[in-house]
Amino acid sequence: MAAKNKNRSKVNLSEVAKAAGVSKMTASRVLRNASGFSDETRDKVLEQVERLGYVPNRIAATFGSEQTSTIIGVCVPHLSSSLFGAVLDSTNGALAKFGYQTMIGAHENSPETEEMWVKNILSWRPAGLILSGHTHTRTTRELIKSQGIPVVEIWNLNTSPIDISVGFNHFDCGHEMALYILGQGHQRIGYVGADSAAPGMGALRRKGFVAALKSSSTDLAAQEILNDRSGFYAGFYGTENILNRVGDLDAIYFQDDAMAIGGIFYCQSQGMSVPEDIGIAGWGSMEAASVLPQRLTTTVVSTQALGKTAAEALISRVRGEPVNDVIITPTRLAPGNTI
Amino acid sequence: MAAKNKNRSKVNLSEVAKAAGVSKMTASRVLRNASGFSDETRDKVLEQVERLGYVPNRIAATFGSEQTSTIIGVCVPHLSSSLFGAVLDSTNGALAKFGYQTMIGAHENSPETEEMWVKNILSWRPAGLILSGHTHTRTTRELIKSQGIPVVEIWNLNTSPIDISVGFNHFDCGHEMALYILGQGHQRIGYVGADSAAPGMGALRRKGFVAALKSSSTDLAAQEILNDRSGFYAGFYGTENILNRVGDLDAIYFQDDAMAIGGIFYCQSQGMSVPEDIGIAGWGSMEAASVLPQRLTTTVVSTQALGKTAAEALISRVRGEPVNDVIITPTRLAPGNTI
DNA sequence: AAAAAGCACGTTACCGGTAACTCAATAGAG
DNA sequence: CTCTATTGAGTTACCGGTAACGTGCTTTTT
Repeated sequence: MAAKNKNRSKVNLSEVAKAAGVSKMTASRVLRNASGFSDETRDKVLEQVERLGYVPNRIAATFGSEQTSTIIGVCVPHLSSSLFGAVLDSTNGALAKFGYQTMIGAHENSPETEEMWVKNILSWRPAGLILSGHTHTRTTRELIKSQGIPVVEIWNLNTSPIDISVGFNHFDCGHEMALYILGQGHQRIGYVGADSAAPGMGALRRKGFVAALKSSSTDLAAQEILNDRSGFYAGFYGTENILNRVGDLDAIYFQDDAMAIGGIFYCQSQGMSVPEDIGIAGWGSMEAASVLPQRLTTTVVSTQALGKTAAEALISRVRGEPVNDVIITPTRLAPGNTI
Repeated sequence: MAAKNKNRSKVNLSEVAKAAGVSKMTASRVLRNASGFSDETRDKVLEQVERLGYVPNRIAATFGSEQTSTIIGVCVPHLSSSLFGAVLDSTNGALAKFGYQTMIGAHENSPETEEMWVKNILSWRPAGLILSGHTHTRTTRELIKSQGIPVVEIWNLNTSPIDISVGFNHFDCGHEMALYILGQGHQRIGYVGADSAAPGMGALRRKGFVAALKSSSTDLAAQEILNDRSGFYAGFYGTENILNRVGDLDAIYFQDDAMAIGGIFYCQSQGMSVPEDIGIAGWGSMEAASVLPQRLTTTVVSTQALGKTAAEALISRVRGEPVNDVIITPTRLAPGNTI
């Protein structure tokens, strides 16, 4: 019973095979459920596996035949993020269901950090990668291409992906919302965002938004893009900033729901009522919005669907099955009563 | 230029070594920065690494000498959770800094799911594991012990951990909050929680809360524990339920801040004012609380500190350095104006 | 100046599986 | 009844590193 660490269950396939009275190869076949063994043999092997407490060694298996790697690398901006947390959860769930292991990374919106992660992860000989966004360094692209490894870029719609892209059409989201806000009679419209260091995340929605305004001969009256992570507080603070600069806004489009909710609270704290004094719209269907006294006008998205679709597309590619290179995850403008 | 997948950069250490005019072993030493080579030799090797685009193979390295494994398995209830997302983020960050790779899992509060994950992850011969909670199946414990692998159990304080425990003292959090609420003059106090299928998560706070009430000759007036994931909406809905059953509560202790915020919104929707009509307290210092018009009375915790501490303790153990078996992550009751 | 120690490498032997091949026994086809 | 698949195995070679040890050569010690 001595807790001899030396004794680290070193039972391997050979010992299992010997105990079962078969060859190592036959035991291997049984455990992989490959064909070429009788029911009787299978029972003998599995009995010994159980008795000896054999724990398979996937490191050795992957080493021995690299094409059987079941490691998938997934890199997102942050692991603590309601949007990407949900992506990660559904991605990991879908991958696990197919027998793949997820190795994670957080690039914190820095392509250089992502590059370091990619270098690292490639040394694990993964079967595939999932990256977020399509802002990568040249080295990152070259590394991935030179390894000839399947990659899914998620989050943004990307019409010329490295390999596969699964994303939202952020431009259209912004475009649609602008037309909606204009249609509700607003004229002096501002934009509040964050992550200014990370032009990828909300920037396309802002672009679509501005473009739609332009097409209706309206300009963005003001914008405030914080050099900070998105969140409730960033929305609160950003709204304070923009309204102090430009007092006569009658609507604000926020980078996402978290910021929009922060904005609503700022307005309330100043005695402004929404939507009478100012209209507010977000993006992303955050759970918090469901408990607000008002229904937030936002774009409903399914980050779960995104993650699951990305995982499934990657697995199909890994298996050599046909896959669409560009997959759009649907979004829907959900009118509430904050505009 | 044909995208021959066959051509998957198969340059290995031998080729690098040959190109540099040294032996494989010398090249290996250079790349691991082990001693036993001259500056001149190092430059020659690194030059060829660069020129040939050599990508190290950690699968082979781990296979060749298992004690150099740099895989750490981390299993939490959900990847999409503001509390555990932050834990994961800080854990992963700390591990990455020391050159370890995180393999994740989500057990969804099911010990059986955790067991499946453990079986799987052990086949990757990780250097260590981080589990959340201390509700594990017998098989899980046996597997871990038989592998003699370092393990850190996080989240709950655990005085007899499998190996190392890093956690909050949830019992004391609840105990302290009860005394505080009583001290503010409340008498008819309820509790609203969720995850009823997962007795581990909030149950200890509830126990401490009830124990403190008892010691002041007060009983919990009512409780509502939803069979659902914690969140804003669960708090909203749970509050509706408990107040419909027991109308005269003058304070509610919630499992966490997300639920407390949901509760505040429910009260507002019913025209009740907080804290005049009903007092509300939460746990966990959620960011959303910072934008509420009122400061939520809650227990401030640092999930970042928890994750970082856990990662560092695990690495110390892996390296054979001395570590405390039980580490308490501090918490602090932060009075607001919702009680 | 001889012995001991240090340094910069090279050699050898694995680690634990799996692909590819071989082979004997049996079943089915003609 | 012979000849050809099929089935259920075993054999061999190899994946790409690293630990442990061996070997000259140079430096230091006494």
